[in-house]
Amino acid sequence: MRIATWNVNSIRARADRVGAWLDRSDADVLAIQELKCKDDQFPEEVFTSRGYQVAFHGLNQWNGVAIASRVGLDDVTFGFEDVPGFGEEGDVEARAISAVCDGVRVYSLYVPNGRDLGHPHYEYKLRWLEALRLDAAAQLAGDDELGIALCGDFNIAPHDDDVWDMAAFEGSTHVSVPERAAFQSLLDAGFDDVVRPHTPGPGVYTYWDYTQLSFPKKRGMRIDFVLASSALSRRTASARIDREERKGKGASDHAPVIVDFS
DNA sequence: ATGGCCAGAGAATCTGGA
Repeated sequence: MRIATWNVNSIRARADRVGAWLDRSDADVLAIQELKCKDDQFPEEVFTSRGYQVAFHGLNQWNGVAIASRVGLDDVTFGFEDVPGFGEEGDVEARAISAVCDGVRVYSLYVPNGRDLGHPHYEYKLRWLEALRLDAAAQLAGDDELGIALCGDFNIAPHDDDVWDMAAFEGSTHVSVPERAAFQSLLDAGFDDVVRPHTPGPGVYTYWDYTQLSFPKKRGMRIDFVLASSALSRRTASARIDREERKGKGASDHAPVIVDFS
């Protein structure tokens, strides 16, 4: 089974590229982040016309997550247990969706950005990650042989090799000790980064800023991951980052990440 | 080829991204 994750940065602006990518990637399951549209604006036909079922969750022009699958899409769940909200109303945002695809519970996750160290959004990010860890750990506590794939844009560069220059990130989010500790806590709960062993660094990234010629200058970040539970991790056959998809006019600023499971 | 931001809302810039 081929599972991919991709922050598309607007599903409507990227509809043609996403369709073309599905055609050539041969992905069975695609976890999508940053839809940037409401449910009634979601272009379902991009997926249904190609034989995929699709579940999506979008509330406004921000965030939004979806899962497309051609190997079953069962028990669709929006959010997760005790997912925190943000803002004056504490509204829960559209940052998580999951479904069972061919026996694997696949999550599509768009972790809050954090904005700046000390910003309320940063505390929100850490709370959100802790709630995700508790949800995932609780599932594995019931059955540690469950196949779970936590896919998405984690907005964390876990290691110094995951950014082009640590000096450029002095005092920034994405590389702070608490964020990296939150990411490590997810791994400690029973998950493996199944992509890194197949895409060793340094200089291997999943995101390049639109500004400052970041992509041609190879100034990127590795912030998109597939974290697999132990039972699923053991089935990893190969993984890759589709850097080609970042090229050309109309590309997302993130590249798709693909994993093949036996 | 891989090139000095992009998308959405809404109607001039502003929010958010990272």
